[in-house]
Amino acid sequence: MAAQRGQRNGVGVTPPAPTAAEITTPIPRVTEVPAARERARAIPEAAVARLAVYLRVLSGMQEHGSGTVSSEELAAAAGVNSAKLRKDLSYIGSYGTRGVGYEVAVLIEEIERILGLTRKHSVAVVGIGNLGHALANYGGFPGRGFPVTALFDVDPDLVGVPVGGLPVGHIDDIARVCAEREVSIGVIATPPPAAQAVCDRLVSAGVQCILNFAPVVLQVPDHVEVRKVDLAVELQVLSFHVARRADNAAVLAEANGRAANGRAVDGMVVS
Amino acid sequence: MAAQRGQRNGVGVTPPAPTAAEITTPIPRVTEVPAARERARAIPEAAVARLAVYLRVLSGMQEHGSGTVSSEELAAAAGVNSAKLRKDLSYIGSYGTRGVGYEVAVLIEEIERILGLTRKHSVAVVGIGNLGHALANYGGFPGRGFPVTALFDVDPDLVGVPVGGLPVGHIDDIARVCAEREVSIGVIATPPPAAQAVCDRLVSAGVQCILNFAPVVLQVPDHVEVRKVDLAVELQVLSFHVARRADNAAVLAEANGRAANGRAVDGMVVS
DNA sequence: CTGACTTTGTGCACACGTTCACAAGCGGTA
DNA sequence: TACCGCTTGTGAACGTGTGCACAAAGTCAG
Repeated sequence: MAAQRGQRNGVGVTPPAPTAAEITTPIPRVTEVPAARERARAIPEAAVARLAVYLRVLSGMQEHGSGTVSSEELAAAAGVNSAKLRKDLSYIGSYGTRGVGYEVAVLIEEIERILGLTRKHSVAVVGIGNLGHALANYGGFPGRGFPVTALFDVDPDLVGVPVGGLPVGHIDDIARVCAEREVSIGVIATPPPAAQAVCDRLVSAGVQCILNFAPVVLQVPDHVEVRKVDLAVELQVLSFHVARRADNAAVLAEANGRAANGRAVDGMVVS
Repeated sequence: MAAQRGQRNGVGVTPPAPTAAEITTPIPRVTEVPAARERARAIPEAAVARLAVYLRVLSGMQEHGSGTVSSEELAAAAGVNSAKLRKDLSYIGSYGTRGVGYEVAVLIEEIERILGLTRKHSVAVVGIGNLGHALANYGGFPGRGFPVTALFDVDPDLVGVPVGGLPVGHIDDIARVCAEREVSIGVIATPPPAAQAVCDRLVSAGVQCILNFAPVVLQVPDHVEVRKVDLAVELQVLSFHVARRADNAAVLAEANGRAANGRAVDGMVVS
């Protein structure tokens, strides 16, 4: 991350003495050449996702007029514990003031920089069914720096029809249109059977990041990043918790009913 | 998990000699009462999500006519490595045959049982905007045992209008309707400001599992399970990867250009 | 029945992520 | 200036999840 910082914030932001932190982190990996890559990768995926959450909470605070926050406050608002929050923030640098807290504006700027939100990322949505419609009309995307600049479908009846103010293009034009409009993120909202083919087209059109809503495991080359949102899986995980809860209730009830004294359940299982 | 199995598969399926596996797992936890709970919880969240994926792949294989799969095949189709797959399956029991593989039908049955899919889970969707419409019309839910049985919105113009064959109810009726229709999963697709209030209503209506699409951190009591799907976060994580890639390319290019011999980049950073 | 071959199930080591606890550092106050 | 209280930043312990590698256990051929 030191390398990143060195690359881009040449002016402004008062670079705050990058001293001890740098030395301690990736040195143990001795005699390894791609140390520069290590550094950029040094921020855990889970932390990245949380940074996005912090960013939204901070935006809300800024609109509300807060100038500074403590890790405790911010953590509460984001639904995590404060130690984790501080560690997450430490991955991107030391922008807090001890005894005071963090300046909201500074944090927002830094998180946006790390997440690459200083530049806009054009989004293409492929598959204009129910979900595709919803995505095309969703205000949260352009509002956060992700303008939807292209829509595609196979259905000839849909091609040319404007959805969310943007005419639907035909799937065969993916390569050309994506190149023209510099699409950097492709969203797949097609039926499952079409997903892999669409994915291949996006990849060969140069799109390197894909958000996949189709319940399919996509095969992509190494340099392409895929994130999957699977509604059925989410529901099934919830279903598991319902079942677990029911089972626990049953087991506990049985245990209580059977013998009120000590570890009866344990004994039962072992025998 | 032994307790679970004991509870419900009394008939059929030829219970395959639960011997050594049982003994090795939770014994180290000495003299602890809630061992029964431990067992049900013993299956990691990450594994549960993957089980849902395996289930879908298996369903596809069954339709395709496959009778058995090896861990290698199934793992490839699900996009994980075979060791992880076997470990995941071992959490639910030993249903494979060494030297042969797993019987597709058996695995499907067992995974469905563990995920609690033997019983239907009614779903209520709150917030019939773009996304709510899409969810109400989404065929993947009822097809997988999650019938959408109630829709709600605040907008009086929407109340009574049928969406996806189901009339929209008013938010004030959540408690009554959810109880009537035995809703076990609530889906929140409202604008952010309304989400917490809707959540509170669902909880007080007895709903214990919530799938939240609103970009808000919900506050719920301990016994309620929340899963969050946040499209903005997904995009921002992708954006981070775009930025990281760009940075790496820049750093590596610089490193190569500056000095072809050894760790020039490291030196630069430390000094 | 034996032996060769295949694939599962899992002990073990490792890596990653989370949490704790505390020194370091800053602002305010006397 | 010296002290005090507060909050950050982070080493270190811990727990969880992942991947390897192999023994156990089955099938099949001869």
